[in-house]
Amino acid sequence: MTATPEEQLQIIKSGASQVVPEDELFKKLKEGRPLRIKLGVDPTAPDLHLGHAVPLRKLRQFQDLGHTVVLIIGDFTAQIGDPSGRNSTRPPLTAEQVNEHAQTYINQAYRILDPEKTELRHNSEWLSMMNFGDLLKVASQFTVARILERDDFAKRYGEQKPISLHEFLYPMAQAYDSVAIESDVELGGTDQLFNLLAGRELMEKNGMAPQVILTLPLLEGTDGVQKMSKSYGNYIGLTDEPADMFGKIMSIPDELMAKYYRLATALPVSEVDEIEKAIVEGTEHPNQLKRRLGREIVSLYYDNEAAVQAEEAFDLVFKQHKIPDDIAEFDLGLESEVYLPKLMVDSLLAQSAGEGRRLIDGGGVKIDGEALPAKTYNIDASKVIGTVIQVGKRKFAKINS
RNA sequence: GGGGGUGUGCCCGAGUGGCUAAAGGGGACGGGCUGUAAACCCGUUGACUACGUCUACGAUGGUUCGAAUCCAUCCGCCCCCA
Repeated sequence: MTATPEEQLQIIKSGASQVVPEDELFKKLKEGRPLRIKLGVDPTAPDLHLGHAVPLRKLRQFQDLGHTVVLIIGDFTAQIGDPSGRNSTRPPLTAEQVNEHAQTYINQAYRILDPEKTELRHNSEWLSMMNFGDLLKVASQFTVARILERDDFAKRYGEQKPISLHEFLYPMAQAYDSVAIESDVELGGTDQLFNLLAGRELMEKNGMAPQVILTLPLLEGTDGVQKMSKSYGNYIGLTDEPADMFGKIMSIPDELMAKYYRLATALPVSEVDEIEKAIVEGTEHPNQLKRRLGREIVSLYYDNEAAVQAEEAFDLVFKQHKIPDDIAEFDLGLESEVYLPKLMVDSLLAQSAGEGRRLIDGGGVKIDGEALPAKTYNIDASKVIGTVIQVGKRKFAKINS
């Protein structure tokens, strides 16, 4: 692909939060050589979601423009536990966990990246070779005041929350990665700005051309408030079933649609611009746009057919209020009378019998589509065998004898 | 090393001997409305087949008829001084 530096810059900037400094990036693009684009990832979570996919998509754009991606698995730094964007210390991982996670990460990342154009590195390659003297030498190039400027450190410090010394050193480790691989550009979430800048500074201090920094917005999860994260339970996993994926996308707040289009789909920048315009001007029904968004994303990780089926399944359950085809089944056994709350726990519809009772009393439990009156806890086995118990709008279990 | 604080349910946060499974808020869940969006209204929110029993207020031990509340020791965290 031969795009002009101007065209490249436009694509690269799409969806980016900041490019620091932009003219430097433009200069690098004009050199006409493949740039080295760095992304460092901590293999902490074994399952990737759309939030993780944001920088990966951007990397993919770089690849399509002919640049080289250097993906750094932070196998060494994962054992520090970076607190970025969190208000508490992250538990460090063992070496085995790290390796396991890294492999899963790579497999999933390659669903987005082109492996041919990806240079895969582990930061233990250089970080584990450093001795204490080396460490001090690098550390001497930063000041405490400078590190303390980092937003979350400043916040934690202000709130009298603990900051461990090793966390303090984290930005330095990440910065050193940039020196080691001689990156031209480093990507990261906006919460990474500080660490990315540290890399810039360290490169400069070591007589290298400093990397350009490109930050990407954090993608909020399905709740529309918190950034997407497994621990907040608001994530859309790359390996989620098509129907699930579609359903979760439908549940995001409208305000997030444009952002999702830009950051989570592979649509050309010009098309995203048009969609964004349609959203702002209200020329299309939000529901239609959200459906399309769902289809786009599902077909990205599966295929078109899966996307269409996912949408159909969605309509079946939520528009026509029918019961979906493939639902979990549960074998009742040889009971004659059934204590429903317990059955709900066993079939994973409720977390405790108490919750089951509450759900029944609150009118949230249906058998074959019919809501149960409050206090119906004990019920004849014949009345549930072969039926589908539904809790709320989206939890189902088929009961077999 | 010295001094002073603080630790409550998913989170924040009241509560300083019985009326406390623990106010209030947030979040979450369920119902209504709807486009499984938002906003809004209602309800629920420790476990247990349950007008009762058990577990729970950093940990352990103690005082008391009775403790989240009092005492002792320990642990975590924070601040000030050195």
